[in-house]
Amino acid sequence: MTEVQRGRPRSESSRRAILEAVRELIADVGYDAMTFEAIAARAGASRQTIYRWWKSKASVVTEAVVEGFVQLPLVTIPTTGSLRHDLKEWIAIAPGASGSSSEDGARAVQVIRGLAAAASGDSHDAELLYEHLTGPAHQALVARLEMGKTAGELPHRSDCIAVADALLGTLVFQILTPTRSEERLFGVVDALVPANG
Amino acid sequence: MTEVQRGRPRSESSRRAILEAVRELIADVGYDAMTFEAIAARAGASRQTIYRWWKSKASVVTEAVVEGFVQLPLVTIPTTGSLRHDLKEWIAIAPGASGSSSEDGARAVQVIRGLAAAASGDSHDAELLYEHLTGPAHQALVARLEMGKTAGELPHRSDCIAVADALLGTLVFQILTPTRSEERLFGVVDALVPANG
DNA sequence: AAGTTTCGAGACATTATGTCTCGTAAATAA
DNA sequence: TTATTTACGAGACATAATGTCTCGAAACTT
Repeated sequence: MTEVQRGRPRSESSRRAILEAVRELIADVGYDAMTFEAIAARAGASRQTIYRWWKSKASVVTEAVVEGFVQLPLVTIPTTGSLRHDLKEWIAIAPGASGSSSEDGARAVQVIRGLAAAASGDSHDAELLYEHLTGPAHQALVARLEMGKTAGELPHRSDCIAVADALLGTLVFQILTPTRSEERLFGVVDALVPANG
Repeated sequence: MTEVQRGRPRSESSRRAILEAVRELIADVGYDAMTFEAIAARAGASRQTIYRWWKSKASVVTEAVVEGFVQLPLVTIPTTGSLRHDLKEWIAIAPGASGSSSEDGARAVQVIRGLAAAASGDSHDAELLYEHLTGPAHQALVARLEMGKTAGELPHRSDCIAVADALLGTLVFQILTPTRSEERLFGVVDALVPANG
């Protein structure tokens, strides 16, 4: 199956340096301004080396995400209070929220928008991107919702996956949108999680 | 206030031709491939004429949207059956749904992704874009939800705006995402609209 | 030692951007 | 009418990024 490699092997340090450069640049200058030249320059690599292993900017970004160089701070959901309260805490912590540091928040928002831009091109990359980025957050949400269901805060017939879809979808949409409003997101939580239980 | 114009007035036909070209190109080739040169060529105008009146590609696209040259087919919501049923019909008709023509659907999806890309740049353009694109759809949703509330299909304490936020946000997120699944969107409807009423 | 493949560096043609000039067209002002 | 002012299409121009190519050196296999 796997042919024995002949000749000089691929440089792992160069590969790592390129993915590191992507991680830094997508936060510093954004996706559009992150050119192949800029990546190569920051990584101390040659442009040709990038072209040799990746076919597009989106594919480099995708690998940086899949390899864990780029991550989103969405996976941590509190379990300290009621389901409603914890979900609202989660929203307040989310990138772009007025509560979080405007510095980090703005960078995270730029990353998310950049990843959305990368995903809008190739559909294969898009699948991997969303799987590795929103996947963990989605799983964490489902887990927290199941906890709430066990505690009787959610009807036992509720579809936790659907509720997680709605929460995550609305949140990301509002991050991509300039109309980000915590209050309206709180309203979505209230609409999805009954007051009585 | 308004000074009397001296010299040759701005050509309205040229302006319209440019916005028409944007409408065609954003569906034909997408946002990225829609260059200033391509717009000028299709509009039969000079590149300089575009640069004279718009400062960026996003601003041309924004004006095309604001002036109604580019529209989304999301505003029509059936009122023929139950609230749940009608909302699912609406989702099935939405762009990118497997039910709609794959030809038109793919074009509409490309338009939406292009507009998201345009909005990711300037925040002022983004505000106008989302206001004119999702605004009407949002209003139509709220209206349909209010109808359902009157009919007792929605608790009278429900926040129709929040429910509309969740529905539209989830839908657009799934359009931007390769994981578009009607079934999961139907689950979101079920989670937001109680079975009993 | 010979052969193979990658490396960084950079040349090269192509394409899009944004600014500029040119001659012409269409309006107002004298 | 004539001069002035502004917009127009066309295209030149410098800049920047893309993607392909070549080069000599490095690293590994046989």
